[in-house]
Amino acid sequence: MAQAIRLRQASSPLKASCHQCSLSNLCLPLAIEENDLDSLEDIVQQGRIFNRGEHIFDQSTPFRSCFAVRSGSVKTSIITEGGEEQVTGFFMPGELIGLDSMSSDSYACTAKALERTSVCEFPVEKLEELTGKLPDLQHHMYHLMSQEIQNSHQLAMLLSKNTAEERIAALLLSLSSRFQRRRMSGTNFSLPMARNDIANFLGLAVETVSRVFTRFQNQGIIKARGREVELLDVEALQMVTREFSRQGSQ
Amino acid sequence: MAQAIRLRQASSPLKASCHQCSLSNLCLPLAIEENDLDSLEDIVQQGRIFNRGEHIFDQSTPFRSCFAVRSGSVKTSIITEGGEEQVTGFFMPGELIGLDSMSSDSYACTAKALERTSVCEFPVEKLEELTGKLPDLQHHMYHLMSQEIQNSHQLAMLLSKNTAEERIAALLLSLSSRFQRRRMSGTNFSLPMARNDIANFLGLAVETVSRVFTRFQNQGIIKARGREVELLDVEALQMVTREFSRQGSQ
DNA sequence: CGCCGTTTTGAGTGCGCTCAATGTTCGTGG
DNA sequence: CCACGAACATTGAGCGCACTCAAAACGGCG
Repeated sequence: MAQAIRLRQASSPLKASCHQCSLSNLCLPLAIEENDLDSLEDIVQQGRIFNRGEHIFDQSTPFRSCFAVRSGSVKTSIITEGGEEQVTGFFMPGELIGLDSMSSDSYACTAKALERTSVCEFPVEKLEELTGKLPDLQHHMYHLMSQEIQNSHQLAMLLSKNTAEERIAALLLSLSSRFQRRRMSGTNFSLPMARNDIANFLGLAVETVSRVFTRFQNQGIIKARGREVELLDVEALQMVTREFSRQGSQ
Repeated sequence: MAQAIRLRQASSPLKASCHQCSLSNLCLPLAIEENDLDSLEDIVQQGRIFNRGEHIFDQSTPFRSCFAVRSGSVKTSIITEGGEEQVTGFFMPGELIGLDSMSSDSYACTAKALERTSVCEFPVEKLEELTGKLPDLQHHMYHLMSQEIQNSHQLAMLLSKNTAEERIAALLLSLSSRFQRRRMSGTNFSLPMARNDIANFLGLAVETVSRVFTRFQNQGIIKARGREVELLDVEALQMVTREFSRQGSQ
């Protein structure tokens, strides 16, 4: 069924729309010459839709494609032998999923839509073939993968050295800047993920996340009701994230 | 001075030695056809030596090259604004350093030799050029970077969910398998890094690392005197790392 | 309305941190 | 060759942050 949809869209006028995509300054087209965009569009399968909770791909199934988020949001997680889940990332529109799977024949994690989500699919074989021909695209892939390593190192750092408040402040600021990049409000947004996912991602208990949210609220730093969040004092949040480094340097 | 050495070696018989390198099954040559090895050797600068404590590159200096460890070992770390250090990885012979810097113009971390260390240097411009021509090499680069992302995710997982004992057991087993890969003893080796580095890497206090080492020793799982380590009961160590998942699944 | 999943709030405990002191290893110079 | 100091490692005592366990409040949906 998904195939049928894909085929129909591949031959529809929708196909060649990286040109008009509002995310082309974040996504793969970023580094590409105008006239090379067509070759990228030839390999991409656009506009696949997933409902909340649906899996875009599953850990340990054959690795075929990377996916760029067009709208909505995605959570990636690893399931351990013991059945425990570890959330490895949240992906917003313009961001590329699946880079951690390029070292094996099967997906290294599971990607699940947090809300109604549209993605573009890049079959990895064709993508590799294309990056071999377009040095700028290859460079961009290296760039993205390297960025992913850095992000993960940042996360490891957050997890190993920072308090619950610092971790949550950092996440809120990260989300804020990612919303802003899309020309959306950086101070007033709706969290796509549940408290549980935040807790898992940040290595905390759900209860701790909840407590920190209310603490921030009592301090007048944020206003939160459910998933609706308003950052009232961004500077204060930044202070929180740097609190640790301050103590360390004194 | 380093340049002079490099130049001399580049024109010496030492130059073309990826062929004979005992690590070629771990390093970049891995995925390359025999006759393509020459092009790789054309760009690599082999045999640069660093003494214990010397920096191979420094965070925030211009990013020029990736480095493969030939012998010895390397520690990479990030220095935060506050001056705090976060160890992001340990690199053993055959492993590639600098992949996390390919998204920017400057190194994302500092690489320091933990002992007398020899590295091969791959200027990134030439490397990118070459991977554009050799699909297998490009694939291998994707593979390595993806692996690096996965490693970092593993680390994040360890840091967010596991106890001190589990983290240290995991590190010991990781080192063990990496020694074994080089046909060295997997049960009897010498730690290249100080307790301090282990603690920092694993998000623990030095004292905790020390305590866990003695605890393991009292349990007869390992024998440790200073940096000399002997794994007496590998299965027990594996049990420790899985302990968490077990509880989770029950 | 009543149910279920999610979020919040409360009470008590424990792991790993901090602070402090002692022990060990190693390089350096007397 | 040994004495000395600096860096590294170990051990102990006490404390605090975040976890666990438990229960109540909220919100969405049939």
